[in-house]
Amino acid sequence: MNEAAPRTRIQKRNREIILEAALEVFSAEGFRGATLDRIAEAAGLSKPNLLYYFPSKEAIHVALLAGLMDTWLAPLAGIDPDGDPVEEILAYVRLKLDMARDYPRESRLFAQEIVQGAPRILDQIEGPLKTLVDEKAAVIRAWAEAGRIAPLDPCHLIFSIWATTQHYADFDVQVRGILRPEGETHFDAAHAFLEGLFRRALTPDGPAGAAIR
Amino acid sequence: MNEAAPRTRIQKRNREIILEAALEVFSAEGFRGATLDRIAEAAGLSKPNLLYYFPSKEAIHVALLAGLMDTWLAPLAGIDPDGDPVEEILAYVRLKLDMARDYPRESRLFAQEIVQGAPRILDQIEGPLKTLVDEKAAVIRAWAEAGRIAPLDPCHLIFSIWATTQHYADFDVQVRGILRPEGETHFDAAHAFLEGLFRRALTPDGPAGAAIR
DNA sequence: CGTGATCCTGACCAAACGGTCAAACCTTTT
DNA sequence: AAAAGGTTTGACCGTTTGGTCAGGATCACG
Repeated sequence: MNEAAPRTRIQKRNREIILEAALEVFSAEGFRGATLDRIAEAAGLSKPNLLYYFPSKEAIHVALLAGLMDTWLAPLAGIDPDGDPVEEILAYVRLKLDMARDYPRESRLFAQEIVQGAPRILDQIEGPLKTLVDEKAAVIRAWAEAGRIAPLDPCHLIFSIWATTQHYADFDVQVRGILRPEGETHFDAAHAFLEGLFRRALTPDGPAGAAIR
Repeated sequence: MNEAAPRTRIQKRNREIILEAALEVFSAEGFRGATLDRIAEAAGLSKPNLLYYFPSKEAIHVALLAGLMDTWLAPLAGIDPDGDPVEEILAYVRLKLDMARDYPRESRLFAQEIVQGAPRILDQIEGPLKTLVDEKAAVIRAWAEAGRIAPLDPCHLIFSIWATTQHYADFDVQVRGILRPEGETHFDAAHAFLEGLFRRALTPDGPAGAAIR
């Protein structure tokens, strides 16, 4: 089985079915907690059939992570150096929170991988991810030095955005447990809160002595 | 084996050794990823001996989580309604970040449990944790309504503090991967950053038209 | 110092697990 | 329509895993 390129439409379809099922199971149970039997069941395929399309359990996991990385990084890549600094960063926050709401399984998959030391994607982190963060951090640093946003460390700012947004996906159970019986609207509240938090933190102080209302 | 009360000093000592080893292994590999053999090895005891002190693998996990919950909640409980609002919250942030630095295994243990749906501590979350959060949220809400801090949703503020601080423990690998080759000082930088972030976000606006420098 | 309670271990077990394989089945191509 | 290539499966295998057990070692105490 050539893993890289599907040759028939059955291959393409079943690959996708398997990855979807694997995402469901891996994100909920972790790599070790997930079993081929449960993935096969979720995919509606037999276990040997799974292993016809992927050489091993680990290969499925790696394929999932690799396929997701780009999608996951896209919002950060979208920060525009020529845009309005505060609005660009707030737009990023909004997009990242939308992803936590719309793709919680992907978020949890990454979270578990990284908590356990990222054994399968460490190179991706130290490679493409670091490169992208370095690039965008430079943009933010320039904004800060120009006084267009408050002087905050860009890397830690990015971390804080990741942390606060992904929290709503990764710690969903805790959030719901504490907010209950507040309904399904807590993502709206989170949007409003994070917008307020980061807008206040980012907006530069006026020139010394200036009146601010 | 009476699980609740150690009757001899050997019992007490070995219980602690086992829990320490279990923390090491569970936090690194997750519940399903950890094996009794690895815990036994880390504890320097035989596997049957482990099961002499705890009736099952799950019992060890539960004992760990239960024993940690109080410690984990202590900093939040320490927020003083009579203190200076901004300083009280900033002190909480500092304490929480210290815990992420000094007790990363505990943080990762909780993180993994909650990511997977908190199957073993859901009642603790919806019970004592929710109660405590509700109590402190009320304090913060009162501060906000009195105009002593900026008007931010207290629950989401607490979430954002948890998220940003625990991020440095739970996603340590990612943080190091991106900050590299920055040395071991990144917790100092994180302290400074979070202090700046939350101070800016929390400090109330001056009265309309007032000069702020 | 001996005796009962506590502590520890090697050998073992059943279930679950990831993975294999030959053979059957289905699709596409000629 | 039949060969060729792609797909699916039941049965099976070796290993790992959580857990048991009978018996031996060690400790506390009268």
